[in-house]
Amino acid sequence: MPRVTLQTIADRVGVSRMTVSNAFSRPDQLSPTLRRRILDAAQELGYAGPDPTARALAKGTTGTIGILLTDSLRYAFTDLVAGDFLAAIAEELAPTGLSITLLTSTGSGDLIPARDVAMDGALIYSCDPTSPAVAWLQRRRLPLVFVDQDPIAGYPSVNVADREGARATAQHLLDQGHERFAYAIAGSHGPHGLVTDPSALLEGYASTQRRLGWADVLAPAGIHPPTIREPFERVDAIRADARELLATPDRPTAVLCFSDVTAVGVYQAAEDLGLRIPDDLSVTGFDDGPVASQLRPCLTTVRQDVEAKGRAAATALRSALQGGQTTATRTLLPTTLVIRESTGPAPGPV
Amino acid sequence: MPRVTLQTIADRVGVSRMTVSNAFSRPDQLSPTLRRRILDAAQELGYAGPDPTARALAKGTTGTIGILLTDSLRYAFTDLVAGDFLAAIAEELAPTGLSITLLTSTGSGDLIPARDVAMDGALIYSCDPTSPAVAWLQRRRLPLVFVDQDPIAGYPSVNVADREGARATAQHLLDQGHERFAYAIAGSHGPHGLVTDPSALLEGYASTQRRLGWADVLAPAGIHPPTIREPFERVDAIRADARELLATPDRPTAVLCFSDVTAVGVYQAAEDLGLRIPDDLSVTGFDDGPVASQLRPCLTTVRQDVEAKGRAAATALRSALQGGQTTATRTLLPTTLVIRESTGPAPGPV
DNA sequence: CGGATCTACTGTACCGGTACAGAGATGGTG
DNA sequence: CACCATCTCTGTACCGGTACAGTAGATCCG
Repeated sequence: MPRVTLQTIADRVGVSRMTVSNAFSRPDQLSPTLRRRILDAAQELGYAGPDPTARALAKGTTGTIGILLTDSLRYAFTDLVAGDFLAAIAEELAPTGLSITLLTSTGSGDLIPARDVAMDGALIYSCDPTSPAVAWLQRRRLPLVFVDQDPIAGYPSVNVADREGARATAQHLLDQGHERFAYAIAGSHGPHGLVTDPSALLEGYASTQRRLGWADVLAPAGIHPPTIREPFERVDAIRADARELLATPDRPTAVLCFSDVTAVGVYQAAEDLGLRIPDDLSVTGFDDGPVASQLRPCLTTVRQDVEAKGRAAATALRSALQGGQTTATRTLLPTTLVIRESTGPAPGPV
Repeated sequence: MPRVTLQTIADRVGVSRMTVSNAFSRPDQLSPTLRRRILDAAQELGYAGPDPTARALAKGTTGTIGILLTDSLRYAFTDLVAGDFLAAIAEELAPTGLSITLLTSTGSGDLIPARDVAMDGALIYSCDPTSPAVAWLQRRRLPLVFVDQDPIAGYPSVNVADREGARATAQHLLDQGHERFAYAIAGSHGPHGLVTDPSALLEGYASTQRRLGWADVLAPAGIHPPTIREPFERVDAIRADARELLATPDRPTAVLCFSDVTAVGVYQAAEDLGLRIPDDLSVTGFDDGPVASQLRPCLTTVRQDVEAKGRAAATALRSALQGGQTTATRTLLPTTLVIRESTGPAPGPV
């Protein structure tokens, strides 16, 4: 059975193909009665409407935008902070009817999503800016918005004040008299475990900014904390590293964590060692996601408004799609320190 | 500046358009040296490779599959069980290079994703089978796989043994001497709060199956528990409902919950009322997601292998895409009761 | 040395729509 | 009644690729 196309219907009804097209796409271009007849014939023939691909080619728009995510999509679906961000985008985009296609940086095989998937534009979320996927998207001259990345000239970007937020946590702990610190960072590429040479770290934007923020405050005080570092999802690895670090005699009294989830690993290590938070150990997180208030004691952390970030990103992309030749705007969302129960004065000498 | 197409490059190099196409898509069809010249010219002209839309039209495949989700995408990104399922799909699909487009059932405006987005096939996950979106996908004669839904003739499906799992929980509690039960269900459509007439419930597949499973065991014992019911994300509403229900003198001693997350609300209500789990109250969940083992006491629940479900769904769709006209297979994954600490013997009369 | 096979490239006909200019018919107007 | 505007509908030329059947020349082979 040959496929049903506009022509099939046109022949059946005895009109031109163009008129059938109009019946579906521009109802005001033909009389209601004829349109009715055409639609009925289409119904009868089992026509599902103009083929999206053909339409996309002819019109030049697909009705789809891409979201380029770091490595695995697992992160997008599993991390609650990323999830909230993506959910906000989806909700902001819903009224426009645009759909979302998830793109991975790593094109396995000869299919490279960033190069081979049809889309009208893309959001690039916390990716390695030198990745081939990003290059492909740029090459295609698609409207792009960069989120949680170093802004790139000519493209709109959305960021949060990571560095400022990180400074606030460090300052808060310094004010409480802490002198022995540690950093706990999540990051996929580069060395893992206890890292002594910070220059060896190959980090994403957020990691870098937050670490810089901590250092802004601590370095002037002559403090250069050791760093533990594991992949995002490896809370257990953070736990093990932290346990090792906290078992030393001159252990840190304050651990600055890259995220709330990272802090979970440190909490566990503290529990393993019988250290009380915040009496023996102060811990800070970042993001103020759901876990921050679920942890006991509640986590002192830096709040960023992920929903707002998502909405801003979606809005920026939408206006870029409309050819809004307004100069690429750079959005910077504020962060605020949320002091809860996981931080306190440095423990006095025993 | 006119757009760079195959023709642009063909003119530049002095070959036919077809040869340029071959240079990109069928390298074995031309001499390496000419191919090199063509690729160089393309590079120089800033050509990003064959236009995905045009290619899709000509080849008849898009390299994208859709996933149709209930209402909001928020659920997909926020619920950990759904997230694990989707992540497994993504990982199973990654080697094939297929990308994932997220589709909402509710087409707002005149753009209906299920009708207007180009794709090679779709996964339908826990949707209302009568929704227009499902009808559109069928109309388009796309390869489809139904997951967590009533199987539809002619289409492959993947399900878990919801009903059997639910039976196991009810039986487990019955064996422990419980006589006063309650159900706690999550569901978006239909009545909320305390529901007395179970026939009034407009439920999804999973809700229905699980409730039927409970009833399979309890009804023969003459037990017809009251039901509380709130939307998926409204843990707070479950908490409020449960508190009300558990405050009555002849309160239930066992609450059967639709999911682990629903159980969280019941845990909170118990804490609010000073009821101890499992001494005063037994609670069961469903899914055995991350929260089940995070809750204190650890939750007795029904384990389903969401990862396996995701892999099975992806595999089924992939084989459907390859025109595998093998009769539509119906996959049923097992569930197992995981007894932890949230269930115990019925409290004796005080 | 004639014919078969291969390699490297080309020409044409699609894929299934939409844009846009125009052609009749219709109707209102001065 | 001539004239112009409006309403419907049509024809053609794309959109940017790919499939497939050639063709011309080089190579092989007995």
